[in-house]
Amino acid sequence: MTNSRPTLRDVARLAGVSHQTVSRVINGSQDVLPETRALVEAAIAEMGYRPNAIARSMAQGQTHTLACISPNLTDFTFASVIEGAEVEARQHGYFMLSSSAVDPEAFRELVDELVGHRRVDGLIVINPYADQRFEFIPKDFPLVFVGASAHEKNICSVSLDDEKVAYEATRHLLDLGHTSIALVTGPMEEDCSQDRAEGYRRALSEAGIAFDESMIIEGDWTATSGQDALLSFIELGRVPTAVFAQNDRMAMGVMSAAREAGIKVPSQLAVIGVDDMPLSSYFDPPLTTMRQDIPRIGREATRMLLDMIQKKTTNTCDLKLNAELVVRQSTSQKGGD
Amino acid sequence: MTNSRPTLRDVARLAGVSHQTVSRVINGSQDVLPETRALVEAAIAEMGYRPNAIARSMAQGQTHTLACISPNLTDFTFASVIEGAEVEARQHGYFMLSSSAVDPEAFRELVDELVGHRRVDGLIVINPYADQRFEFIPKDFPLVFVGASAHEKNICSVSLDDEKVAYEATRHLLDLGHTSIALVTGPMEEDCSQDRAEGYRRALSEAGIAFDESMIIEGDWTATSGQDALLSFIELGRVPTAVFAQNDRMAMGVMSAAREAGIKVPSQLAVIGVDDMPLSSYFDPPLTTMRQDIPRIGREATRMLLDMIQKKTTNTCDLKLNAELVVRQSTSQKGGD
DNA sequence: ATGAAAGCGCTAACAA
DNA sequence: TTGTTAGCGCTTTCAT
Repeated sequence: MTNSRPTLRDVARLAGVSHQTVSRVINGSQDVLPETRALVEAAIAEMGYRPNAIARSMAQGQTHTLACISPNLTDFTFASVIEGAEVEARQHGYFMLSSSAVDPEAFRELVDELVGHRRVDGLIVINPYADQRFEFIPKDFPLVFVGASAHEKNICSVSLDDEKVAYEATRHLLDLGHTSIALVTGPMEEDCSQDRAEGYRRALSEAGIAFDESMIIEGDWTATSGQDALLSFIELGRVPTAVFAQNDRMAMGVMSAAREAGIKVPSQLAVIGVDDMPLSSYFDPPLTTMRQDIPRIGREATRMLLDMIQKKTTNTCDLKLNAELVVRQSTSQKGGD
Repeated sequence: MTNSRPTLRDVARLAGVSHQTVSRVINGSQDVLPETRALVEAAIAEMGYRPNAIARSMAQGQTHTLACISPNLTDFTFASVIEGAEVEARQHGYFMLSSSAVDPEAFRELVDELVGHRRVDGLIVINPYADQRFEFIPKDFPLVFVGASAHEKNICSVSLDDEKVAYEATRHLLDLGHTSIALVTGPMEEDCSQDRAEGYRRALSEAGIAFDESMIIEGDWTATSGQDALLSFIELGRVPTAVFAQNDRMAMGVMSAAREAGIKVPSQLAVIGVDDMPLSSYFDPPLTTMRQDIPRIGREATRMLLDMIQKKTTNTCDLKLNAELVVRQSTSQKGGD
């Protein structure tokens, strides 16, 4: 009948001490005589004892688990955030439960299971304003937003400084002499699409270029939507000399459509994206883009969350990270400048 | 003092029944009078009671959580497996804890935390033979491998039928009349690279083509390694007329290098990959590839794992999925054939 | 159909 | 420094 795993008490019995002493040993308490400790450790080793994390969670009232909810787990941007967040969590002894919620209803259920049932100690929500899911976001629970700063002013967030990044991307095209610059956005219900559009507008306006609403086409982050966007411009007979796509995948779609239409990039059409995903330098031509450090976004989010959980700090903060212009041949014949 | 959450007993008290009856209600037991049930449900609603998942795990001795360990979470292939696995798990009321382990030591620690400390009920390991990590894989624990079938013959697995897929990819090139076909592999310590090389060899041998070791170059799945591979062939002055790259990213690298070297794809060099990742149809030229249903791999793995956990079945099984040839312009001028 | 008793494996608080 | 006594919030017997 030695089939079930040994418990704290089994170890205590073997070592001839109280179970509490064993608890002290496994928790690294100083109040244990070296000889007692040795005795206990020997018993632990002999029985192959491993503490039960669930029982510990139960007694402590905390799970040492965090959750990260994302629209999906495969999108390179999301996956990078999650990986960064997971690594940081593990470094602090926490686990990360990452889940995808495709729509508000799935999100609601997930939050109920995770937060309502006390399965986790804190929550990271990627793209909280992607749809109506923000209605189901728990207040009064350790929470960090990723990808958009909170509308309510007591929730922490980490995101790209979208307005600034878009401004700089547009600025790059302006500096190259372009005046006919189109914009392909992400879904406009997402804050980051709005903010990037804002940066684009500011750059144009500062350059004294009249703003033309028809130069903006809404995409959905996919390459296909980028392709469609350029096709629309072609159909309308209003092909710009430059395109700022709000992410690299759409930029790739734009370039692909240009190729099929016989439009040369960059000589007839300059293209810039955002992200610098791993394949961007292998596009044809290699893509100029605003490189962001996405894993860092995840790391910072986890750090904030653990701060809230452990130090009980409630300092609201909205961290905005920058991106770096990486010039490649999609905006420059030589790839230099 | 109404600050802490209500428990089962609080609800019981309010409803005027025993806590056990409340337990029966939240667990959907039939042995409760409708009127009693109504009473209890009213109390639950009034107090906003939600059962505590940790306490439940504690009492039941199971966590309703699975883990998936992958070399990383960002690689499109891995992320797709994880997403498929996570969705399937949730459909069965389980959660998925996905973690990355970059090396065997990290893997060992992770397994100890997850399995040793009983944090999860079952484990999925992606690419178990990526390095020496297989030494630390727990026996006698619900376990499924993804990406390679188990060397020991009592572990379940789900993977692509690598040998067959590679055979078919090579076959496609042969059918186009190629006889000088190079192979760019993944890391050769991974089973899937070996198996894909095997399928390549079989196709060549069946076609009566002498096998030439120098036509095989080992890559590491990155686009850069595909690029380097083609550059090597060029340097050696032995440029093939076709390349089978063991994944799409390396195929992209090959095409990128070809472009820079002035080698036309597909007229001077045909290229085929494996995966059909979202961007493959936007490559220049669009990439011919063996499309696999990666999320399904994750779903099947989870299903197997839950079978082992719930039905206690121990039927070993190695599920091998097929891939589908998708012909695009990287092997065919017209994209038709 | 309902309730009472016991315990899951641990930590917390207090006592010795 | 060590042990004792109580739980954490639930499920699982076993009575009734």
